[in-house]
Amino acid sequence: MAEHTDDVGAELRRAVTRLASRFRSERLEGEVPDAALQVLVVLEKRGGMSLTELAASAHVTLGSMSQTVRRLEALGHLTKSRDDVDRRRVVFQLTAQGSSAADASLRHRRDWLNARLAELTEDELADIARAAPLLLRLGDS
Amino acid sequence: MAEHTDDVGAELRRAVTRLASRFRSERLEGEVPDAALQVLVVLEKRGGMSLTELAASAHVTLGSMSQTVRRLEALGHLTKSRDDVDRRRVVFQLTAQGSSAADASLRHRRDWLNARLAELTEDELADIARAAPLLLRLGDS
DNA sequence: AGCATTTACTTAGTGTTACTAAGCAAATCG
DNA sequence: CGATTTGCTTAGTAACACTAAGTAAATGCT
Repeated sequence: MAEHTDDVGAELRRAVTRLASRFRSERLEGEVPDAALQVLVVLEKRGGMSLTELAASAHVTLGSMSQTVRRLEALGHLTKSRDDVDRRRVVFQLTAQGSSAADASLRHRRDWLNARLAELTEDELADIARAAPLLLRLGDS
Repeated sequence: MAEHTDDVGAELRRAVTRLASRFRSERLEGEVPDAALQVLVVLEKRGGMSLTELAASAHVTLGSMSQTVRRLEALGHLTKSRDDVDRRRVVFQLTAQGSSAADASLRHRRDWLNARLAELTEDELADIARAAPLLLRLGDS
């Protein structure tokens, strides 16, 4: 069993690292990078969010997230405002431009991945469908 | 089916991105980063390699790999020499220090991942074992 | 009310890594 | 022999992650 877990673990690490890198290399000219896109996506889903909330959702430090949103703001993809109730707090919100940039990027990424997944058999696809939530659990551990 | 692939794709992307980031955050003080470690690992497995070979195996440009190996050389983890047959070619080889650094790092990473995997059920582990090679295939597509 | 402490955020420095462009050296080809 | 190709290096750039240091605002305690 320990031997078996070893092999699975090594292969899993290799596969995940490689696939994550592959996702990144599919980025088109003009598209925002992954971390920035994830910010846009989560803002689209949840509306206005504070820096602390964004950093927590991305599992990065406040400093890192501050830099990311600064770049997105400079691109006009989001706005930043002070919370009226607690002036320490800033609230970031998606702009229309940011929303459409995110949608375009997501569509392109989805199409690429779906085309890859469509090359798999039904059984293979089912294997991946079963494994994905498990991988996410590992990632959140 | 298209709807189903969509959901699987989105979840897969999220899981892979998150898990890859999680792997990175498990790096200990003094350990080389992922890309550098992969160079050490592949040199350990295959002996001396040229810059072009290393870059190809990592799916990055020559420029990127040149920088990575430069840092590793500075750390004393590998040596660089000119090929006697073709003076354009450089050959990189692992040092004893690099080998032991890689082994220590791999052991730590393996232990962490194995501990995570050990928390899964037999069925879950089997699902991941079946999915890993598929993910690798996607990553190499 | 005033001060100490905590919370929320910003910024600069640093390291890593990926890409590109420009350039040098060596080998090959016609 | 010169043109072309191959192998590599380096600098510039962007992104992003961490840390440390600092400011501002809110909270809690006396």
